Amino acid sequence: MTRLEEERKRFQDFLRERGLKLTQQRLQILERAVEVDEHFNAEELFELLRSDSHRISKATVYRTLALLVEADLLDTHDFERGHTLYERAAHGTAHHDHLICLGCDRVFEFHSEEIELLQEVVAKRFDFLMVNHTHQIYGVCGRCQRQGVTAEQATGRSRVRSSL
Amino acid sequence: MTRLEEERKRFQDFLRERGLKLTQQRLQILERAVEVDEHFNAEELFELLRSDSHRISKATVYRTLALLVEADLLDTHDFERGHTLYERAAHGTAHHDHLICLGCDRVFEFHSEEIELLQEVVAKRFDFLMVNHTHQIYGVCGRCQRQGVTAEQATGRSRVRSSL
DNA sequence: TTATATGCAAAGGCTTTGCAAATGT
DNA sequence: ACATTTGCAAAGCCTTTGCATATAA
Repeated sequence: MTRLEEERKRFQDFLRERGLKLTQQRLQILERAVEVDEHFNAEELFELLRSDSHRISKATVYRTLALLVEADLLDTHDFERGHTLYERAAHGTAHHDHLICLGCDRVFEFHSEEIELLQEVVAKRFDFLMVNHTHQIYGVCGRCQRQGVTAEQATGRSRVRSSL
Repeated sequence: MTRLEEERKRFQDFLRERGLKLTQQRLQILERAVEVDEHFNAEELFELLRSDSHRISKATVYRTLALLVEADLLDTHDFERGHTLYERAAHGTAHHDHLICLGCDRVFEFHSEEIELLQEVVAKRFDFLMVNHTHQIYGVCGRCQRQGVTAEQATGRSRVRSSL
């Protein structure tokens, strides 16, 4: 079974379980969302669907994205101010976090097993049952550094403001 | 010099440097913002100021919060969907990250020097110049666990959706 | 005096919602 | 047949902005 087939099945099962319907729109949205291989927002997905000449309303896109997140087929992030970003959920695949370049807005994925473990240690120290986490490192990528972007310039563009 | 005096001075210097004015409103907003010892949003600060019978418009609160962030007197976070949270900046104090309880919404601060160092390692691996970062661990606090809140229930309430 | 700030209300950007018509089961 | 969905436009929410008036320097 290909990954897409698995995702389609997962969505079907999810909908059936809840007595919801598998509509054309929902299927088209799932397939397009899962095909994008970077982060996207609702508006972008809506445009992609239109350019595929699918006539789906923005409201339906929003409603379906929420379902896909509930079905664990998409993850959400809030890197950019003002709107939610989505990405295909990584089933079985290792969890990853993000490095975000303040110069060019590119997003890179990283995974550090040591950090993952240390988070468990922190949770234990606080008597917390860890459910999930988000971890973003903001900075300047190599390319932008070479193009002369400095940390100071970048700091001004960071949407996060926290003393390090 | 008390902490508040330092903050007042920092704000004054910041404004002077930029040729901006130290108005009554700005001073009142600074003093109230810095006095709250948890995270707050613009609306909450606005209400606090009103209850102090200060007549300050919401627009001025937003405008001044932006200045306070620029002056490094406040940090911003985006734990909650839909609005920005502010907190007094930790000058000199160690940087901290957050544990957020999905049961009761309380926010706890943690600091892990090991994680801080590992982030540098990650940044280096990607040829990144790290500017800052955010790191939130979502879970169920001890108190909520004892009151029967399970990870599953909590997952449904998480505003972050990322496979671990 | 004069550039900057304030307050108000209106506008913005993203997302959600109410409702009649359409559709999956 | 019937409950669920869709599309549309309107409304919601947080935040920003334009403009006339007020105020700090």
